[in-house]
Amino acid sequence: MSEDRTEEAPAYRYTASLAGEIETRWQDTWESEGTFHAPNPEGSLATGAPVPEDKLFVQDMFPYPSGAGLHVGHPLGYIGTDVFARYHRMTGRNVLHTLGYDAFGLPAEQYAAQTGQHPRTTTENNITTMRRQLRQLGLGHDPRRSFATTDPEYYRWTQWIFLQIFNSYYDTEQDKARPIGELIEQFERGERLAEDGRAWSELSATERRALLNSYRLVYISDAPVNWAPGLGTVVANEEVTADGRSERGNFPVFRKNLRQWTMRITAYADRLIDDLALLDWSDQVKTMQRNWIGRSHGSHVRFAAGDRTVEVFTTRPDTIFGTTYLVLAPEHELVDELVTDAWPEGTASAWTGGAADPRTAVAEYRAATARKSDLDRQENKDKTGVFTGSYARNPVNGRQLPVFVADYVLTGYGTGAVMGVPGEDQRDWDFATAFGLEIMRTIAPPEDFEGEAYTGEGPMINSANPELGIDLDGKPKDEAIAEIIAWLEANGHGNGTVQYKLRDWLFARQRYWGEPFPIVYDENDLPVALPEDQLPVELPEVEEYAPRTFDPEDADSEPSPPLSRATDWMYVTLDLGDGPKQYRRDTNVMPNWAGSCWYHLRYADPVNSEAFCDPVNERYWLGPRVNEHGANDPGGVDLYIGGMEHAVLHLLYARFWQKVLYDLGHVSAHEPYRRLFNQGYIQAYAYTDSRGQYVPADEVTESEGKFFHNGAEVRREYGKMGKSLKNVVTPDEMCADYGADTFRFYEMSMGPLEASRPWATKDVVGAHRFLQRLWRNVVDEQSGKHRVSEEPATEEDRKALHRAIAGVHEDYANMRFNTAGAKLIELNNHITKVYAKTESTPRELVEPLVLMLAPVCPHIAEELWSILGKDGSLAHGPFPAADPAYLVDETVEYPVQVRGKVRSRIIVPSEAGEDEVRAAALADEKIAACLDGEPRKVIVVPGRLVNVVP
RNA sequence: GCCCCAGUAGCCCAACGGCAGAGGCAGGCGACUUAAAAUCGCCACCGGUGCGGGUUCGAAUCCCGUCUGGGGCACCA
Repeated sequence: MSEDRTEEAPAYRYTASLAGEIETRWQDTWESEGTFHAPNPEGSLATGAPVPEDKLFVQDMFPYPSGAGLHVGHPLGYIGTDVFARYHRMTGRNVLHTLGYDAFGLPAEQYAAQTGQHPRTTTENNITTMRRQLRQLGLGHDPRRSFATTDPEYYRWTQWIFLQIFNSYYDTEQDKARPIGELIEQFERGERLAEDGRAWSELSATERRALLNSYRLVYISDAPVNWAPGLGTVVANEEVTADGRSERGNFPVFRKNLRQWTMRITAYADRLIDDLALLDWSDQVKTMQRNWIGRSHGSHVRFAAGDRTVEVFTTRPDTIFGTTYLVLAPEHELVDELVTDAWPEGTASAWTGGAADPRTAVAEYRAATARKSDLDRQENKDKTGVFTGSYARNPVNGRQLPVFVADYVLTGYGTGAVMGVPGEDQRDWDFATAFGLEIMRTIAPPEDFEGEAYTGEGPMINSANPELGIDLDGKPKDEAIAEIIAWLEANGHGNGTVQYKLRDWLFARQRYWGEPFPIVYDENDLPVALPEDQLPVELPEVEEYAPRTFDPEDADSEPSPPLSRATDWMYVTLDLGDGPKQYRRDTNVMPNWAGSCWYHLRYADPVNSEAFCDPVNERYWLGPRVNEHGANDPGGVDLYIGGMEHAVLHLLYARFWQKVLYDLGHVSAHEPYRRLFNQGYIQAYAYTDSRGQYVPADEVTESEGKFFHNGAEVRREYGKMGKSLKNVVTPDEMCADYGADTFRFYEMSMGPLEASRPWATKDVVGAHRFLQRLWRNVVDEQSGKHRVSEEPATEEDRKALHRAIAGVHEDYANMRFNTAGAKLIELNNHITKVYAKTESTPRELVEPLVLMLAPVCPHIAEELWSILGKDGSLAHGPFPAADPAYLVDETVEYPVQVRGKVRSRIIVPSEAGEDEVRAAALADEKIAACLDGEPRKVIVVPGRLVNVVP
């Protein structure tokens, strides 16, 4: 397509090579002029002049600088935000738009482990490549605000935020995080006691520290975590797929008790759910977050089992009369205490697991469960379990309930124990059926109900015990739940409660390429926060970048982080207030998500060395704006664009950190992203031959609906773009063949930004032809001078122009870039039709067209603007305004329908009233012909149509 | 199994409940050319909006059911 017929083409035809020349030149100009520098109200990015009150903060999701380079799908969102940002900048707003790099992570480390090249080198090379690829697209970013999470000046503040979290606790009374110092004061004043009831003054210094550590928002716990031996690190719950493997690398994951940093995100569970209501996000993402947090209201119920008590969690305490057994998770701590030495008389053989006594049966069952991977537990939903030999007593009816151990009860949720209510829970029904347990209904199903467990609504039955003063019979569900909870609480058998699926966030990784913890350990092995002036804690040089990895199935292996082998770095002598002492550094690094939790804040104040973000700058760019967004505005980035894949992880973590910083008074916004927009993906066709091998997609030809490669038919599939699928198209190719403006226009015109669609290189030429025609309407291809006259445009021209202006305005503002593009083509087609064959085009048509084109195709627009004799850039406007006088016509054509079908058309003056329109319609001969006397009804929609009902 | 989203011309896609077609690709005809490509101009095909019902004067649009495709969740008591 990059045609070598330059000798024939006129010297100033808009070809790919001319586009390339124009584009490079304007990119250089923008850079040297600082065209996209957005002033801050405070600090070194302030200009001294007051900043406009009207601002816009647009942000793209942080890219990871991959070594593979970009394909045409990657910049879709970046171009979308750029068009939006440029449009608003032209209307006079102060627009913050930039792009940084989320550069810590596994690929650079794995590459380092293979080649010995330092991850920093790999990362920096990749960033350089990506910057070059993006620069040629002409994105209007403020380069001063770009950074990488791997910059020590950036992760210094990531560590600083970690320390803020470390030095806080969650006050459940005030429902906010507070500085740990305020907790100390409460202990000192005696307002709080240690868990064992001792006063602060009775505790040793070490005990005091341990006590405080148990309150911190980030704490070290010795709890079951997800250990992936094949990856050599632990991972967060969120990073484990449904089939029990690591999202990264797809390795098996095992539960293992390890000492690990954990963030108390669960303290924020309610606020993270409730504040979703304040956000302009899609319901889909909100629902995913709600489901992930998984709040369910229910109650704890305590069942006496001998001298022990089994506490269960249930969302259906109303069904308690239907309980016929209890189940504990295999890992439950009470199992050892409840298991008996011999089977009770008459124990069914199905309950024994074939063992001679309960102790053996439980031990064997537990061992079998431990051997099962999560995948096995997942796939095999047959109910298994064994009887412990013990019975518990149902407090509402005194019934004896056999206590089982079964792996369908999960240890991490609720109390790890459930009451078996087969009548109203299908899982319990399945278990009861498998073990021959009694099934009793306590809710009457409808007469025609043919299922097993009945989980629907209905009147309660079999649920009264007059002696205890309980009578739920006949009552609806909500009433029954409220009543039984009140009874349980009054009688000490339980209490209403709320459960969450969300668990605390495992925050340490045994890797190299991540942020080190700003923590050292003293001789008591207790963590000590480093003072702020010792930040950043930089990564040491090491011999081996990779952690030790193990056989992916070796569940008994232990993590061995790379930093633990940097012994010179690990042991330090510091004076932290009580004289020089030796300390040991923490050898974990933070997970990948840390850096992306707060980058929006750093964008707002990127070079501040005194603070992570000056409060004045934070308030200006991110603060709540009640006047624009209403009284409940939480603040945050005005528009955040990215893919759906971060719906839970990144967006939940970032919201959590934002709320902590808000509670501690560091920021004025309590949500990071006011508006979230999920873009679609550009996908591509791939082709396989008869052996199932991929063939290069650009060599495939189509004929009569079939596809051929070298004469042989190939099979088409639809999906991702990727090297292995041999269907990658790069922005570099598109820029070389057509220019960046053509590429940008095409990407935006393919469809709405939120839709996924297939890439079609052959369609790109349409966008190129449009720009070529437009160029020719403005520029003489022979001389390169403009061919614009000062002659006035016609009435008809002006109508076309102002209709376009009005439509394009609205389309840009609502991110309908595809229809904005269509309207520009339409206007240009009109101009071409009227003026292409004449000497010149009226300036009053050309200038607005060029300005309206600028957000999508900024380089050609700048060039045309300058050829038209304008000084400077059009990046800051003006943007044309539509004159309403040209939006109305003198006459209107009304289609006239009879019974909803168009039968005729009439033309009436646009100011004609309904009656006149009606009369004109009925007078039309074609309509009169359809009518048999007076019509029953005539509907006149002003400006639209007439519908006659005979 | 459950929950979202989407189905309009050969393809990508437009249409406040009001004329199904804005725009692009592909296609046809013509101009330029020795010719082809590229460029330019013109043209229109064909679909009654996945399917079946309903509401309405009027439905691509709203409601119910159903099919297909894409995404998410999945023993969470």
